[in-house]
Amino acid sequence: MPITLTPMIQACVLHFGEMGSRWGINRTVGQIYALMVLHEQPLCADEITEALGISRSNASMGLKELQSWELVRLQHIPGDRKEYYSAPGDLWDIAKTLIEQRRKREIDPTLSTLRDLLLSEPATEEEKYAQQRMQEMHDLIEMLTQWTMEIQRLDSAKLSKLLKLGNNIGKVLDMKDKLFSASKH
Amino acid sequence: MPITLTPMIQACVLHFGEMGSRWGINRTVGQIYALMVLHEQPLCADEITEALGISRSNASMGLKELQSWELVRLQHIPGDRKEYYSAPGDLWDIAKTLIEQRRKREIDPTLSTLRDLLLSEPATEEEKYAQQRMQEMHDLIEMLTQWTMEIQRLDSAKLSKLLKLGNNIGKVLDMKDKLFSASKH
DNA sequence: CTGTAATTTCAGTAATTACTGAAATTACAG
DNA sequence: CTGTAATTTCAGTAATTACTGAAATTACAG
Repeated sequence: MPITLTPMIQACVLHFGEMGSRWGINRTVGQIYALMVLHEQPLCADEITEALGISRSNASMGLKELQSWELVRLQHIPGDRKEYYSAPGDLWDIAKTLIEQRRKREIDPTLSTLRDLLLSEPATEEEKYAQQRMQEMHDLIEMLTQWTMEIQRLDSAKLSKLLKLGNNIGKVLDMKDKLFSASKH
Repeated sequence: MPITLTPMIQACVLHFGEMGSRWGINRTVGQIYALMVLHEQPLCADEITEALGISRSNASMGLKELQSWELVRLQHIPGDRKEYYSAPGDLWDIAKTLIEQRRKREIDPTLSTLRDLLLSEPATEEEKYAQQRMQEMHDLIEMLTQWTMEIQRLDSAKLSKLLKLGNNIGKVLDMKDKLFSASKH
C-alpha cells in the first residue's frame, strides 16, 4: 500500500525541503525527514522514493545522511527484509540532536581553530587587534555554547514548564541577578 | 598601501570562509566578513579584492550581501570618493544581528507555514497525526525563539556577567523553578 | 555641467553540488 | 550454501551556485 501524500502533508514536506536547502542540508534530505516526522509508522526506502518522486539511490543517500546526523532510528519488521526508518517520537529529542550535531560540525572546529590562532604571538599592532577580536569571538561562542548545553540537559517535561512560563525569561534572569549578588554578600 | 594578510589572519579568514559555506552564506562572503571583523580600520572594495584575490565584482556582490544582512556599516572618508565598510566594534552586536536575521529568514517563514497548515481540518487519521506533530514543532520553535529573543535583549555588560557566571545556568533555572512555584501559592 | 573614479549589473562560464541508473555488494529466507 | 530482494556505490550528467570581465550606471570633485 503506497503511502498517501495529502496536499497538507505535501505542503509541509516541500516547505522543509526548501528550508533544508538554506541550511547545510539539501532539499531531498529535508523532505525525507519532514515526511518521516509527520508519519507515525516507520518508512522504508521504497515508500520514500515513491512519495517524493526521487530515485532509489537518492533516497538511500538521504537516509545515510540522516543516519550520520543520528536523526533516524533503524528498525526491522519481522518477516520483511526491508529496512524501516523512523524519527524519534519526542520532538525535543530531535531538536537536541540537531543542536548537538550542528555544534560538533560548525562550532567546535571554529573554537579549536580560534584557540590555535590565539597561541601565536602577535607580531604587529594589526595582529594584536586581530587576536583581541578572535579572543572575543572565542569567549562569546563558548558562552553561548555552554548556554545551549545547559538547556539541552532539560528533559521534555521541564521544557514544557518553561514553555508555559512563556516569555518571562527576562524577569527570571533579573531575579537570578538579584539573588546571585545577594548570596555573594 | 595594500593591507597585509599575515599567515595568522589569513588562516582565520580562510576558516570562516569554509564555515560560511556550511551555513547559507558562501565562502567569499564569509572571508570578506572575517577580514572586516579582524581589521580595525574600515575597508574599501579594492582592498578586499586584493587581499582575497577575488574579482572586483565579486567583492561588490559580497558587500551587497553583507549589507542585506545589516552586518556592515558603510562610511565615507572625506576627500576620498571610495566607500568604506566596517563591522560593528561590539561582537555581541554582530551575534545579535546574525541571530535576528536568521530568524527572519529561516524561522519566521516556517512558523507561518505551520500556522497555515494547522488551520485546515484533518481529513484522515494520518493527517490528524501529522497535524499533531506540526503543532508540536510550532510550539517548540516558538518557545526557543522567544528564549533567544529574551537573551538578545541583554546588553554586552549583562552578558559578560553571565559569562562570568559560567556554566551554572542549570542551577539558576532550578532556583527559578522553586521561586516561581512558591510565588504562585 | 563635465570628466572620471567607483560601483553595480549581467551574460557567460567555471565550480560545486545533487541526482540518476547501472553495476556491485550485502544480507537474509529457505 | 543458494537465490534473490534490498541496499549501496559510483561514474556520468543535470541542476545550481559562484565568479569573472565587460558594459552600464552612479556619484562626486572640480
